[in-house]
Amino acid sequence: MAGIAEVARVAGVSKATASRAITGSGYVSHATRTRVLEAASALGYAPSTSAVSLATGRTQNVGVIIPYVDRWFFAEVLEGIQDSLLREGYDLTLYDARPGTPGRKRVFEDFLARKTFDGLIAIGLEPDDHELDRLVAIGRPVVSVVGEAGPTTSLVTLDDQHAARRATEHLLELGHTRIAFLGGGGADGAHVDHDRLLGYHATMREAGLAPWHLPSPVTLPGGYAAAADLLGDVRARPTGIVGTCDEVAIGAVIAARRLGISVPSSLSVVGIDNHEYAEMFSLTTLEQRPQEQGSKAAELLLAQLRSPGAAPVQLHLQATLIMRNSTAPPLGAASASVS
Amino acid sequence: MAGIAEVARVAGVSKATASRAITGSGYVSHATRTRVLEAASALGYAPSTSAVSLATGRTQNVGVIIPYVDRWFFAEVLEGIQDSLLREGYDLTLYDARPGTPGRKRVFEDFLARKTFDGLIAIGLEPDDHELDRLVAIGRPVVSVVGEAGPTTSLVTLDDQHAARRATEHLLELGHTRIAFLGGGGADGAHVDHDRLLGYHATMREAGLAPWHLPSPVTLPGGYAAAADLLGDVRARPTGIVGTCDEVAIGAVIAARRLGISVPSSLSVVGIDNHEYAEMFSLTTLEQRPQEQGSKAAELLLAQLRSPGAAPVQLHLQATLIMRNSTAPPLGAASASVS
DNA sequence: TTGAAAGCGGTACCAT
DNA sequence: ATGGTACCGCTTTCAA
Repeated sequence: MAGIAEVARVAGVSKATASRAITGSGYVSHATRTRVLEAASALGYAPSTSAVSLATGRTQNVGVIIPYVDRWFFAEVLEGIQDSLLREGYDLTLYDARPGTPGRKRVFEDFLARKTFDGLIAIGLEPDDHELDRLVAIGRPVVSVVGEAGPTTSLVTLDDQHAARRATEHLLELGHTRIAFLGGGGADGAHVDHDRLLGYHATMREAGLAPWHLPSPVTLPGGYAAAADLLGDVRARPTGIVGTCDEVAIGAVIAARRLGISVPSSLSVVGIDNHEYAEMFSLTTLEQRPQEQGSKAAELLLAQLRSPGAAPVQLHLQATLIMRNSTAPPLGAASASVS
Repeated sequence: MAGIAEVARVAGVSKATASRAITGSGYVSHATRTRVLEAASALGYAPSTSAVSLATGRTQNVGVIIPYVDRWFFAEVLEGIQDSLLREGYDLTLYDARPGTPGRKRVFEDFLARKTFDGLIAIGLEPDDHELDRLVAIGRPVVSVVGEAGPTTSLVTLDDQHAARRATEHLLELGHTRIAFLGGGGADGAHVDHDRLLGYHATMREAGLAPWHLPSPVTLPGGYAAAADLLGDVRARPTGIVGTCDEVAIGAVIAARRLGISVPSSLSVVGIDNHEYAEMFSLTTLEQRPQEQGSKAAELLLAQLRSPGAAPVQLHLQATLIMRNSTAPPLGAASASVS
């Protein structure tokens, strides 16, 4: 309840001086500064954010647009963002924008227009043209996590093609030739899965091998069902599977076990993510660190807020291979090594 | 950029009238109202939230304090909250308060004091006394999801004892007598797991059976490891397991399968949650609907904001049994039925 | 039914 | 180094 006027009165100075002392801007003698600060803490003074925003034009708040909070990757990125923002004293406003929901429409039509934030972070948004227009129209800096580079926005993303390429190469190096790619290709065709599929295709083509793509929902049960289907036919079975993400890959591992196919001796499976369950399933995978991506995105945004002129930054991260025990040379192959 | 003054000018009225027309409060003739509204939409007018907040004292914003966003239950509750708030035009500010982190301290010391919200929702917070003080000191309505009832705050929670009781009873009714409880009891001793353990204990005691509690981290890998331990000893093995939550229960199912113990014929497993993976593992479970809990919490809070005098509400939800295929009578038992 | 003007709680410019 | 004061953009009495 105590306002800055009260603080000023108690400290025996003017509002102006009190403001300077508290915000730390402008000249204030050491003596008065401490006097003001003491008065403030004695009164339990906390500046009204709306008054500050109104006067300064800054909200000390960052908006985060996210399609799902209940998926591993998104939740991890969000944690990373939150962590960085908290450290810098920024609030975080969450906008849930699940594709195809009325809520998403409202976010773009109503909520963003309020501009209750100094900048935005969009996680795996994949906006359509109209949504993109709205986003740009806001006139606030935007950082994307996952996706394509725009000319005006910064970006933090995994190099998805590269990750899929490395996963595929890993199986090739072990001597596999019958390698299937599990995931994506659905109607919602996420950009991520598209890129990973591309990386797989290119790598297979370069190795002179036939690509073998099985669409699957990008979830653990989805991977399980798709893999169960795939592995059901005893004779036409791959010896290696690249999962578009760890959840799909783990689904495949579980399906294989249920069918009595032992991993890795009869079937190799590699994923992308390093999901929290990966270790438990001894899953070989290409690690990406979503929390770090989130932190990085927040830092890029805050930097942008500090120096508005600065050019946008595009960060392409490379996944690193973590070898566990879900991949091995195919049965009956001398252990091969391709440079 | 366009302010209400601009809108008023274009519509040929005063700021006051424009404000009335836009907010829908006070008398405005139908003719002028439409004129103002047209001017507003023509100019793409959006009211400045900081100005509105400063003038009205309301922020149209709800703060959500959450210890983890990357756990299923919490993420689901958050989705539910977001959904309800969005519908009512409220923003949602997220405060991450992972136990034992410096961030949590900052949330309680600095961020909450800013009062950038009209009310708070705390999900599974389990605040210590000091934190509770701070929470109350804010002077804004609070709704808790999960946990204990305070005299001043509303609450939405599952009846955890009851859920565990029902899970245990289910196994008893099938004829099991050697029933272990998996989960909780760790150092972080969450209230939830404590209550569920209590419900299990009481039910076993009433049935004249020896309780058998195995501590375990409340995660899928945690349940897996604990169950692997438990089931390793062939002779002293339970015929039924109650998991403190589905992730733990699913971990147990996976561990059993790996050990060649077939579920449900040699081992019954029941969980609590109805987690998104439950169906894939045919897990019998006691369903709670976290999204609905979140929506409900948001509605309670908004109701409280509308009528500040109203008494707090305590909602205790009952989980309902979903029978799948992870539970069956124990080997060699005539199918029993207890009324 | 409408308009004028006084705040809401700060910040920042301009003097002193 | 400090104080006076005009805003920031909107809501809300009070008078007309």
